[in-house]
Amino acid sequence: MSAEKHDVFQAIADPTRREVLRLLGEKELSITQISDHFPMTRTAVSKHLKILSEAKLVKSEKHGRAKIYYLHAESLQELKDWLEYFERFWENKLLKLKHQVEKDD
Amino acid sequence: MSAEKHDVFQAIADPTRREVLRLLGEKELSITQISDHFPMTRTAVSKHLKILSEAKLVKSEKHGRAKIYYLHAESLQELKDWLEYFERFWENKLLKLKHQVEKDD
DNA sequence: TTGACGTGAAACCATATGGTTGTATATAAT
DNA sequence: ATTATATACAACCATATGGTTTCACGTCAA
Repeated sequence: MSAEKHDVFQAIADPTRREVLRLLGEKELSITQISDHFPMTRTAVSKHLKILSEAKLVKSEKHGRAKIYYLHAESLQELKDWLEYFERFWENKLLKLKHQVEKDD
Repeated sequence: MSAEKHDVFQAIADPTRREVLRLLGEKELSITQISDHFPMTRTAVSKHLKILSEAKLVKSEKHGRAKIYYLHAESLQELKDWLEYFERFWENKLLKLKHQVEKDD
C-alpha cells in the first residue's frame, strides 16, 4: 500500500471501503467495531481505513487505546464536481422526455 | 484484465479513463484518435476502453475499419445515487453557514 | 503487577492492474 | 493485387492491491 497516490476516486473503488463509509455515516466506530462487520482480519480493514484517511474521506481520534473513526463526507465534493460536468449528457434527455409526456397529456 | 468485475466505481478510478470520458464528452472518437491524446500505446488505451465498455460508460460502433466510441453518461447515475446518500452529511453544514451569513447582514 | 484489550507494523502471498511488444486480420486506397 | 490503415489478440512484465500471519507496544482493569 504505497504512498500519496490514494485519491477519492481510488478510495471509493473498493466495495469494502464504500461499505465502511456507509457504516461511519451511521455512527462513529473503532477499528475493531468496523472490522466486526467484515469477513476479513482487523489488519485488512485497518489498511482500508488508511486509504480512506489518505483520501480524507474519514478522520480519526484516539480515545485511550481505541482509535475512533468518523466520516468526513465533505471530501466527496470532488466527486460531485466531477460528476457535474457530465450531467448535461443525460439530464437534457430526461427533460425532453418529461416535456414529451406533458405534451401527450 | 479479467472478467465481469468492472463496475462504474472501478472504471472511473483511473485518471486515464476519466480523461477518456471527458474527451468523448466533446466528440465521438476512434481508438486511434483517442490514443493520440495519451503518452501510451494504442493497445493500452484499447484496454481502458474495454473496461469503460464493461462499465457501460461508453458504447461503440464499427464504421468500416474504424471503431468509433461515444459516451454513455447515463451509467454515471449509479454514482450519483451513491453520492446522494452522503449529501446530508455536508449540505446541512453549508445551509447553516448560509443562514449564519444572512443573519450577519 | 499481571493480564487482557486495541492497535501498529513488518513480512509475506496471490492476483489484479496498467503497461509493453509482436503478430494476425479486416478494410480501404492505389 | 498490393499496400497502408485500424483494430484485435496473445504473451509477457513490473508494480499495485487486498489479503494473511506474527509480533511488538501502549493502555486499561483486576
